Amino acid sequence: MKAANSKYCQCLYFSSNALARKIEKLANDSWKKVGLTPSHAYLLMLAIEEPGIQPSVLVKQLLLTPSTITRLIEKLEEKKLVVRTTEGKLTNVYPTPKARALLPDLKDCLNHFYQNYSAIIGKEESARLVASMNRLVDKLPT
Amino acid sequence: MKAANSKYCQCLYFSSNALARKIEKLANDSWKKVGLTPSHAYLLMLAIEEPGIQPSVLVKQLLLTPSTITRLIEKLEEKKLVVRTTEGKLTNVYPTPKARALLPDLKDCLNHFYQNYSAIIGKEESARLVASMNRLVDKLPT
DNA sequence: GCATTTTGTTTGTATATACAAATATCACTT
DNA sequence: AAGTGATATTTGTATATACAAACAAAATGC
Repeated sequence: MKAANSKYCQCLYFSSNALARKIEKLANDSWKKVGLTPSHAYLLMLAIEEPGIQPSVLVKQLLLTPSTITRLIEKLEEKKLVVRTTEGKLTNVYPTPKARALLPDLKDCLNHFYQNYSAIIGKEESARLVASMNRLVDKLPT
Repeated sequence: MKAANSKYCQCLYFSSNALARKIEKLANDSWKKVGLTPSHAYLLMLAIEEPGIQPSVLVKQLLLTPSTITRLIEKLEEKKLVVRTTEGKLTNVYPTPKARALLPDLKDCLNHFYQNYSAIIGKEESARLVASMNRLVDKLPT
């Protein structure tokens, strides 16, 4: 059924969740090549760009909760893509050489994903939509 | 951090998920009064409006997978808000009197949620955003 | 300098959702 | 009428995320 025909299509909860689920599926496909979920991949790319990045910074960048960030890092550690060091109450996350070697593939996935959804909905419309969604995210309480 | 400052703020995956998570939180608050999550509440309202509604119809209305619909119904059954009857391969979902008695409260929650986010982002902007999100949902593959 | 509060991170637990497979029923074709 | 494919639903399992609490370390106030 088209969202426009759903009983609750005018509800922001319904629309935003339906959209996020569909986009997530699309993104999962794009990142399947590197065997990561989009969230793991984004976190990893941040760690590669800024080695030693701290969970608290990742929380702010990815707009996820601290516990979720910890869980994401754990999984990347299992996959030998990052290592964690602790000094005092702070933790630093460093990419491994394996992760650095993966960077081109990660960028390919990002690009593939972008090309994919751009082809479906158009670059202008998606850019506009992303902009209004971000504006809304910023207005909503944390 | 503002979404606009995040490294991946221009990515549809990031924006749509961040938005959905924040909206979900807002919605959870609104529906806390009836002790249901928004998904359960929407399903229940559909069952009240159309007694005997089948899971396959709920799948199309809510844009969720069949297994998720089954799980949502199970929980509503535990809470004695719906009953399921099976004839052949079809299942019918009926609201209980308890659910019918709850309907005004459900509508209050829906309204509370709407007022809540409208106050934050404005009725026009939210309406526009919902419209473009729905358009996108319809364009994306199932 | 000690007590209290704040901050950063992790852990235990819960939940919503999905995928894949199982199951059961129905429809259709010959 | 029997077999085959399609459809509806459920079940087993996995996963991403969150909340609340625990914990450790740092900062602050007196």
